[in-house]
Amino acid sequence: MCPKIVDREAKKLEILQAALQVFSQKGISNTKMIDIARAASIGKGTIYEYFSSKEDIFITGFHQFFAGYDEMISNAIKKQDHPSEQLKVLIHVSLEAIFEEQKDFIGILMDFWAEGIRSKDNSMEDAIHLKEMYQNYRMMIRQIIDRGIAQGVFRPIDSMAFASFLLAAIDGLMLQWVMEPELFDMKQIAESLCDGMLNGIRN
Amino acid sequence: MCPKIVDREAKKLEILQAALQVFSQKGISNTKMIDIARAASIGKGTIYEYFSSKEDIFITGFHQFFAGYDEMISNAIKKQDHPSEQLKVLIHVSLEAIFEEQKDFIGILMDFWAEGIRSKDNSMEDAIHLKEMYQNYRMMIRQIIDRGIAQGVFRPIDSMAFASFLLAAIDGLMLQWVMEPELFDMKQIAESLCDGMLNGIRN
DNA sequence: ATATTAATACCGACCAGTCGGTCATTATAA
DNA sequence: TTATAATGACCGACTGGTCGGTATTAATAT
Repeated sequence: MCPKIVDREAKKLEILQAALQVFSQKGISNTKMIDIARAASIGKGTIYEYFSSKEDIFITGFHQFFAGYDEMISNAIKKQDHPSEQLKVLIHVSLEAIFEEQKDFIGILMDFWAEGIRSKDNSMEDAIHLKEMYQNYRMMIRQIIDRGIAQGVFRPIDSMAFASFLLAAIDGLMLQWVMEPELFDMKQIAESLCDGMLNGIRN
Repeated sequence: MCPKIVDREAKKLEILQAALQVFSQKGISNTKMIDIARAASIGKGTIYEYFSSKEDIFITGFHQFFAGYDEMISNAIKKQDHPSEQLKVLIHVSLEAIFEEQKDFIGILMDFWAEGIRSKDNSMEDAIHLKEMYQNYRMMIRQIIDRGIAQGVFRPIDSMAFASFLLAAIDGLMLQWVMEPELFDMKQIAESLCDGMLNGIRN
């Protein structure tokens, strides 16, 4: 029988979610295995039935986190046709999805960034490709822009630089928002960002 | 005689620099006291003659790091008179000073951010005020903008939101640059950011 | 000058606590 | 009964911080 496979995967996911939860609160290197176990309401040893090590949890979590993000964004974009609209949903989804669904998890982003940046001189180099991920994001944006330029809706700007700026703004805004959630409303700020960015490049 | 005080301070600074160096390479919680000692070419015990704990080093380093940054920026701004120019130097100094002088230390920024964000539920709450620091940065930018608006050189925009965007862009660009330094030239990208931002608000 | 004393800087072996990971045992399911 | 899953006591490697002792420099006395 194979309900087991389902169960195993489900439980693995459960542990992962618990781990991400704890990671976000305490930081990854301040998180102890026992913390994860308790958060998942299981024994410490059980974790090792599903993950080979703490690093394994970290890397799996890392990928799950960004894969979900990726999918959410590219799905949202696919639903749109007009480059302007695509840019809009990209901004809105980036800022609001995290805001709404996973606000607890943003704390981890920082660790992921920190680890990802440092993984150059690190054993995790092969498992983490933050650089490549950002290249993908930039490419995604770039393609939207280039299509817009080709269609004549955008001015012929440097699409690569624009992509960097947009990505930078999104990351930076998330950062500020985590520090001070009451500072601005995510929906509003996303709207402003859309306006500003689109105004700057519209033909 | 009192050369001692000078020496002590100098040595404390030396240790601090060594610590920051190691922090940036390995991350703060992966840094061992012995690493710092070796980097400073002293015995481990000696560190405790100058700092009370690892956390003490971290907090002192944190403040030194940002105090230097603050001073550099506000000095550069004071030298300018025109709001447009002030904004320009703010952007250039923010992006390039770190780029030129302390590129090794950017890795720490991530830890500082991570710790700062998490210090809410943390014993370091009293020692780290990342939120307040960002409020100050925003205020600094805001005052430039408001003066520009009053003088009629800028359109009457929402100066607070603009400050958030600018800060976000700067942080985000640094982030991307750390991941992939060859992606863009800091001087150029700073210039582009200036153009874009100023074009967006010039009257 | 030189000896003596005092004060300070420096050191690394050591200690006590911690934590990732293991494994013998127990509970559960088939 | 047997196979599988779950568990937490246990282990050993590791590390922040301590402490007794040594080296170095300064102050004082002779």
